[in-house]
Amino acid sequence: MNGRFQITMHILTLLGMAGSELLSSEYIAGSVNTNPALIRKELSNLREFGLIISREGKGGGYALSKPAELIKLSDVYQSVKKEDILGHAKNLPNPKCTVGKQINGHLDALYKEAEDAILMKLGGITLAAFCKQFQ
Amino acid sequence: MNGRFQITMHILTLLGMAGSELLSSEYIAGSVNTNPALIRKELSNLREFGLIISREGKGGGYALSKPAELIKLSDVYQSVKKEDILGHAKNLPNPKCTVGKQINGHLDALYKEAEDAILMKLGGITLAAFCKQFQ
DNA sequence: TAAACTGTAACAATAAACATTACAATTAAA
DNA sequence: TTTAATTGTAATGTTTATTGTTACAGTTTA
Repeated sequence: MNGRFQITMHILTLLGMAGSELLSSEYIAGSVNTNPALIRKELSNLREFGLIISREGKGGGYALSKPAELIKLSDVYQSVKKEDILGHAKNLPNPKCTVGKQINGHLDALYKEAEDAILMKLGGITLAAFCKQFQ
Repeated sequence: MNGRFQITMHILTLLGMAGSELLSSEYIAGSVNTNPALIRKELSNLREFGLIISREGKGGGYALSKPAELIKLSDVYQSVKKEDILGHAKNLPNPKCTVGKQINGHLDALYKEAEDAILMKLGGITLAAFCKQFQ
């Protein structure tokens, strides 16, 4: 979650402010201050989720697939998210213990509630609103 | 965050169900299925936050410092948390770029909002309520 | 004094995250 | 039609974070 959300938001902010102009992965990497290949990896992911489009070849690059007004930050969150925020149950508690055998189920339910709260909050913010903060 | 919240909730659930009886780190480790030293590390942290008490020496162990009704899951969350959920800004964006130089500030503000949403949700659940789910 | 504990530091092992290199495929334009 | 700029992606290396382990000093009870 961590760094990927940060980089992804950075990318989308740049694209949101660039309008229909195509930005190259190298340009974006310059602003993020990292490697173009890493940026392209995130852009690939964003394309899978339908948030951006890309054009290959000379003069190619990336742009949002739709107006920034129509992109909610909850969409961004979900495009990046793989695991639950609070961390999905990794441990294998003792199944012979009353608590051990039930805890993961109850924790998963709790994580889901917490995540819903975040999605609700992020769902109320558009990429356009986020971009507007930058002068 | 990840595994620590899980283990911590497991520990507190056991303590919550044990009432005033002291539980040893070895017993808890048996339910969590891990090493007693690791459990003691988390218990140390919980003690710092005033959520549990411990007694050294033979017959010693751990118990909640107050009734489970008075412990909110947001307290647990905060005792375990070190960084922001969505991940605090690690990257060092290019300060020469309009977006690069401002993005971390705006992201931090966003993280705070998201976290507040989680705290609100977790603040409405007591450890007692969580424990009650276990038969 | 012995036994059963906690407290904590130091270290080792494992896993996850992040960065880099490389190159094939694509496109535009000279 | 060749060259240059660019995406797409795999493979790999590097670093950092997490997790687990061992060890032992300090504490308390009996």
